[in-house]
Amino acid sequence: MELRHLRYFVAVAEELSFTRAAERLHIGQPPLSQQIQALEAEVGARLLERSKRWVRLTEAGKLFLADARRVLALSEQAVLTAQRAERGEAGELRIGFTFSTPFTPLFARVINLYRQRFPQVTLTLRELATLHQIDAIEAHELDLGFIRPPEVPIAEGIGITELRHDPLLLVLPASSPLARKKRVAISELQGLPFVMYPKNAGTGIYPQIFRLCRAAGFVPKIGMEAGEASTIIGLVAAGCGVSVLPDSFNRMHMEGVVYRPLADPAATTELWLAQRRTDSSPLVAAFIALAREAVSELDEMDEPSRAPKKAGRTDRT
Amino acid sequence: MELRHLRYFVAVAEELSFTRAAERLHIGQPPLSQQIQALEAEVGARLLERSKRWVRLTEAGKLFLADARRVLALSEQAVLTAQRAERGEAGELRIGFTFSTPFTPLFARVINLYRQRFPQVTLTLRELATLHQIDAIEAHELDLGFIRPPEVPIAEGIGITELRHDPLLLVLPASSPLARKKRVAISELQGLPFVMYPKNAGTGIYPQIFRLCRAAGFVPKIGMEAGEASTIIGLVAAGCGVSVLPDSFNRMHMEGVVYRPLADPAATTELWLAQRRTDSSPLVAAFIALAREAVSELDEMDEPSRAPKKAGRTDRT
DNA sequence: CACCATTAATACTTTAAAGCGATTACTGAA
DNA sequence: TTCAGTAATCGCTTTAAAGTATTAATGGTG
Repeated sequence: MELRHLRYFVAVAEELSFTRAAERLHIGQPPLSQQIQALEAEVGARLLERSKRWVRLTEAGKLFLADARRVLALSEQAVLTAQRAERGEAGELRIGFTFSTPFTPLFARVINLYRQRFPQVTLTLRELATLHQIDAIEAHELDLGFIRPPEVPIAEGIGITELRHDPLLLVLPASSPLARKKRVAISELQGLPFVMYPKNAGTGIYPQIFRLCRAAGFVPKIGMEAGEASTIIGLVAAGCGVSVLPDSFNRMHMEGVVYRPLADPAATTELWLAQRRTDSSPLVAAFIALAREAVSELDEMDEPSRAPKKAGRTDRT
Repeated sequence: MELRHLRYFVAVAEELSFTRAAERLHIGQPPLSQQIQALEAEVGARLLERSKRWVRLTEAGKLFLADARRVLALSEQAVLTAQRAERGEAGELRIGFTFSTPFTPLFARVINLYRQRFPQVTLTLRELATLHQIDAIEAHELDLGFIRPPEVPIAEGIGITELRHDPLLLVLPASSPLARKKRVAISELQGLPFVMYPKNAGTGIYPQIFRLCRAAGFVPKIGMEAGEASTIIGLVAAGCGVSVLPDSFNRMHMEGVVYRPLADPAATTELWLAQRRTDSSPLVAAFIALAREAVSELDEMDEPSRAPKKAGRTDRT
């Protein structure tokens, strides 16, 4: 049985005439008769009752007509859906992000924009550390990843789009003498206890702080560890020490805590968007385009005068 | 486009190899390649990504695969329906039910009554979780479904008939100190391990237990998961924890297990009958009428004095 | 009542396209 | 570098769908 049979049958059932149906289908009447006969033989049921003068649907034919119409409609729908997907308007995108990403306004903006513009695309979000994301993207378990620059060189098959370039913020108790300064040099932190993510959490910020401190000539003293940003900030408020977080966390206000920029120009963190280099999916392309759009949009809004620290959308592909 | 194209595409998508798919289809590999190319040209979308080494589905291909399967299934269904009509059978009702339904006396009663009264109607029964049933009904893969209230709002096109309103039962090891009480409050379950259906099984009872516990001020501790009621009861008997099941399971006796009602008045579960709202089939209408009949019949039998907990056959259509 | 117009089915021919076998081109692994 | 495995391409054969001509039956009309 082929769709052709169903199309022919529906035509005959609607016209209740082989001749008129054949005209509508732009074929001759004899082949139509034959095809309908073949259909009935294959279905194993008489669908049409014919005399030399008229054609009528049998009970089986009525039921089959309804089903045939549904099959045809569904098959057309399937084509349309596939075309939408081809244009990047439908499908699924699996996107990874690091723990710190949800706090960047950019992230929320991009996700929302994308949801709005491509409502037929299912977005699946998964929190994963940078290195795990890269593995998952290569294994086709993720399509895109919001990541931070890893310590190790990135795999060959992964393409990167730099999105933002944010300063690192020092998180201080308001009572600290350093809170009176506008910006703080890293060397001034010598001896202070640090509140950090656990070492094995896989976050890029832990080794980065170590590097910065070492460059300033000392080893940071780890005072406490916490697995969540809000906990870290709370511990700082409680006077347990200082911490360093990406700029995006400055929206998390808390009594007794102040944020100060670090003087060191190397004290920045980048937000990258990773993808398979060979991935030709229009969904992915559209997402990246949108992310860039959102970057420049937020850059302009942010502070057009003060020359915002942005990554300039450089591609490393 | 013909069904042949869909059959071929599904084969390739399942085998992810033209060669193997061709073998399965009993045709040569070259014509298969050609047909797939023709299909892609007609659909206007690339469905398969091929290298010389492997074949992979594109995003469009994934969506098209799902639709193609549905088209093929529906076309086969159409043939069966027509054949049944040809044999003079009045039709077919495809009815879904949740794992817990067969234990309700109501269910057995309705099915038997219907079989008796409409012997020419073929009843096809399928066990499916509530949410899957709703999808299947919308996709015309089921006509009716015995379901439990889902967490999420129910789809627009689905009509509901409330049948029963049963208490939830606590399943306890007979050795438990709680087994000495006549009824148990949910708060007394704090700290006990729960034996539950897997979270993603789609059953409504999982989130309901969570809600009840949260209302009682604690988070349930999941001790073990099992996909079958008998297994769950077995695990309870083995002392692995407690569980909560619909009242209807009290017929399943097992050594070392006792059932106790829960004190919380919110600890009830409803049995609903779902249908397509647009479904005008007289078979469906007759079934629903019969179900209501059976409800009031059982209500009277049950305990006319003690005011049985029933749903009063309210319609939410 | 005979004749005609209309309709679906049949017989046969033509044509389109599905399928086949042989081969090529490319890829990744040994 | 070679080899095995894979999808695409080419030329040809076979299948079956569509076309043409005709027939058989039916109901209406003069």
